[in-house]
Amino acid sequence: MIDLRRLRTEPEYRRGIERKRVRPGLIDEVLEADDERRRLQTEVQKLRERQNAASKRIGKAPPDERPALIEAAAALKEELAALEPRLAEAEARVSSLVLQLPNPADPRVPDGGEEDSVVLREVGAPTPAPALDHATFGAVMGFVDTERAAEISGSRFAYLLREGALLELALVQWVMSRLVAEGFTPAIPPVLVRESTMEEAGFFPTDRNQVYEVDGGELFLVGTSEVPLSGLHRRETLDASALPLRYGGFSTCFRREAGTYGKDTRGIFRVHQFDKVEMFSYADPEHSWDEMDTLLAIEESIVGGLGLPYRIVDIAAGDLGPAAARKFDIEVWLPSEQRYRELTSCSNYLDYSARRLGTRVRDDGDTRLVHTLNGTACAVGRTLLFLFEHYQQPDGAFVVPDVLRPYTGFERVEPRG
RNA sequence: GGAGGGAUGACUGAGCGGCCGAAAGUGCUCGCCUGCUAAGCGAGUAGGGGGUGUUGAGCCUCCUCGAGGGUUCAAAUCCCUCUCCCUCCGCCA
Repeated sequence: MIDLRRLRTEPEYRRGIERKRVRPGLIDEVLEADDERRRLQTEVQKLRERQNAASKRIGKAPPDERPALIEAAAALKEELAALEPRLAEAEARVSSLVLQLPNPADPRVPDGGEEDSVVLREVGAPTPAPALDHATFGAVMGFVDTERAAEISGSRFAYLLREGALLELALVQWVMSRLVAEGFTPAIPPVLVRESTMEEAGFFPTDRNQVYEVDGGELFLVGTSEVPLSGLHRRETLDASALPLRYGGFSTCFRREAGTYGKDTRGIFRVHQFDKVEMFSYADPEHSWDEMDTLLAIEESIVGGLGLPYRIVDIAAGDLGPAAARKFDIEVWLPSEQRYRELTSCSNYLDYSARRLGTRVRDDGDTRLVHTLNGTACAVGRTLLFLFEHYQQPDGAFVVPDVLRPYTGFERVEPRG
């Protein structure tokens, strides 16, 4: 949720929202509704002030004077009762409108949409296409079975089998141990959450159609462990000395992928269910941009540690999503497609999420909203598929990346099929 | 699933419908005292919104005692719903 006060007073703040391509007029609607709300609020508060004073007087008055005072106070009560519903209405209007406003883009963020994102740097060089693309290779080697998964669950599901399953576990182990070494608290959160949790995490109402509903709408399957991790300190005031507070969450992620018919239908590039290790940081507002650099550096060291060629993209304002003030994606070279595809993503939400969650920092008696950040440490399935192409040998074998060998127990899988 | 008990400030823990945003203690901050430390003495110490002012001094006010409704001139205190926690019974990993 945005800061209404800043929206009223800072042109730069408003500009950042406009750059996200919100519906023209929405900002003015919000401001008008907010004016109305504050006007009514002042009125109601003045009435309450009089009523509070009247009630106090009754308490102190001798019994014989009370009936007259009570009658007068009752009149005030009626006046209030007439006005309060109007205030409630105005408040409801403001909050439903304000939830539609995205977090302003940071001034450094490039203007425009998807095509306008800026490549910050490239590491490693593009490679030629392998004999088999990731989907074919995974199937031939028996690492992935999407056909049988389709029979029992539908399209966009997969079995990971044999070394494919072991590679997944190895990746998780390796990445988690990296995070622990960096001071992250390892976390395996619930993947079913309440509606209110989805709202506070900022995924509802915007992304509701991407989420699976369970138990008659009581619970929802998370699309990322960011959701339960962001709720971990709701309504809490953290001590500034404890920041940054970093969590490395491992969970299965569930996504409906509505509106992606026909896109990325091969293999496990885009599936309804996958496992992911996610980094989530609570940072001091003063240092959250440094924290973002830290998260990005960790992501790079993981992708780089696997020997994958990649580039870093500074996502343009129109493509940031509602919550991020700035976002860097790491795109990895996918040889079979001869182009870079997104593997990880790292965002600074500033106080946008914390405002709704009520998570604050206390620093010398001063309390402020924390900043929250998240970054993908490892989207396991998608990482595997990049490995299938980059570690496929000319003879059709698969070689395990060095860093994973301590966790797999094997170094090479001979050709099959 | 059945039966009870509970939720109060950073923490522990009082609280008769009005004198309670809230006793007391702990912790923390400042000051005094004191070779050092500890102890002692004094003072201060919740959050959020709005207005005004300044620009991060202040002043006024509203809201908040798990959440949301209700009763009342007045609710931490009474009633209802929900959430969570604890104990017991049953059931099941």
